[in-house]
Amino acid sequence: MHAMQTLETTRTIPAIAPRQPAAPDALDLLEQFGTTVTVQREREIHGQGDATDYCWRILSGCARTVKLMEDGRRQVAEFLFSGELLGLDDLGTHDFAAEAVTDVTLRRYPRRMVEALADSHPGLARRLRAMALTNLRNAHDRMVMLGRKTAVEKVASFVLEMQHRATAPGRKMVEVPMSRTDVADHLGLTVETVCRILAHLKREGTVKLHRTGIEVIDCVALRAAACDPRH
Amino acid sequence: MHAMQTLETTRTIPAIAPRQPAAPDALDLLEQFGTTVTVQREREIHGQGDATDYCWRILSGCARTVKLMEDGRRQVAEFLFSGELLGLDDLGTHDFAAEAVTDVTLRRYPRRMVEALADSHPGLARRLRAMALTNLRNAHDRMVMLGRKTAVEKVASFVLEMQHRATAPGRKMVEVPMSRTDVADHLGLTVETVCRILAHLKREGTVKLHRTGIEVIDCVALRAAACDPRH
DNA sequence: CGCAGGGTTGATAGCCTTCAAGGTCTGTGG
DNA sequence: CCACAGACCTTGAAGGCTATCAACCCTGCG
Repeated sequence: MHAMQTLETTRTIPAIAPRQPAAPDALDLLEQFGTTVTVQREREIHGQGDATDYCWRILSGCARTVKLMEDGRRQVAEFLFSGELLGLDDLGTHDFAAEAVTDVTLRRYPRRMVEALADSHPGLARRLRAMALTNLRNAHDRMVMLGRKTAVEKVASFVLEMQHRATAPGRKMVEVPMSRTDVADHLGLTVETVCRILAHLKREGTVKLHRTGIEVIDCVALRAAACDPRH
Repeated sequence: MHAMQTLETTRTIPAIAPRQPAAPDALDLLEQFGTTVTVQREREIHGQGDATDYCWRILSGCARTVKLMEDGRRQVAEFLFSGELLGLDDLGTHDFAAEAVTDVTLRRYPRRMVEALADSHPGLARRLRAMALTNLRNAHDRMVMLGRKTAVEKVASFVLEMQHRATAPGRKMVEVPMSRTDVADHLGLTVETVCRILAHLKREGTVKLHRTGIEVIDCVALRAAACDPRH
């Protein structure tokens, strides 16, 4: 039931942990308690039902959070990219698994330390609450997508979302590191449907498909297909 | 764009606000700043896009949170019952509307006060974070339901959830105050499909349908139909 | 070269929606 | 009290969207 934690740990001395000269942030309080770890692609970061002993910040790569039904049906709740946080979304035990989509490097923080710091630093507590609420807002948007959008709208929305979140700076192509199966399980569709719709968007001249990603040719058409005013 | 707040306010003097002799709770800190308001059925509690000036605790009745797409498609994110909190789920502006399903009485708290108290009371901050995370967990469960369950599984899951949340103590019948349309928009189905599946469950002898609710006859069969180990 | 895994495309089936019509309940007014 | 209107609920028939099943392609790798 409980999955092993298959981490290749690269311990760094906490006191001299590398600190990016980024904008000051309540989260920086955590930095000194962080450890850098790497997880190979398709390996688990944490399992469904694991104790919430740690949380993580993604330094590079792409991860996914996954819920499995007993008969094997799968739902990918979200994809996570560089800079995003993981594992704060829960109490006691994680109610979903987190897995590496690509090789991933993570900064890992002991959960107990997070709670302790939050109690003495209202700013951090507010920041953590805000993140939970942001996640909740995203979850609501996903509910609309899963419950009320057609397959074409789902796929178009997904491409647009990836365009905003995972386009390398200065490049036109949208990075799509995850498999078609992952996309399908994220959108509540089958692999075949995702393929067919991407092929359809390609025939229409809306996108071009490459092995490592998707190039958006006609952004207006894509937005129209997505039926999503947000992007 | 911004909807009117159609509240019939019944102001009570904050200092002598009625305090239930319930278990001590970090939320009790808020009580002295609360105001009791009532909202008639089908009226708005807050609109999509409204500023998050208040949050509410439901004292009686049933409410729903709703997201609308521009073409009118609707998603009911969740139903809320007596004792549950509403309006903490957001930052700056609400990203969904909240409406009264039945006549509702609410205890309303100024949002600014909540934030201020949270900063000085770590216990309350923790409580608020925990609630956000509980909501997030529920949202994830809903994603699995919307994305990966069949219509029968969705309806059966819904009945089971209502059984756990909205059965009057000592009574066998599950209260279902919301319309079939609401249920359909919650489950990502059409009204007709919801009706047909309830009729199907009735023919199988799994439930009995009444005007004000649903009576669960064969709980085992319902659980099997729901494909949901949680209930 | 053969193999394995993911991706793509085609044919068919089925679930759910759409469209349509009738039924039931509730509140209102004569 | 009864008739009526309107909203909601229910049921039926037909169609469309997406899943399922199957085959083939492509790429990377031993």
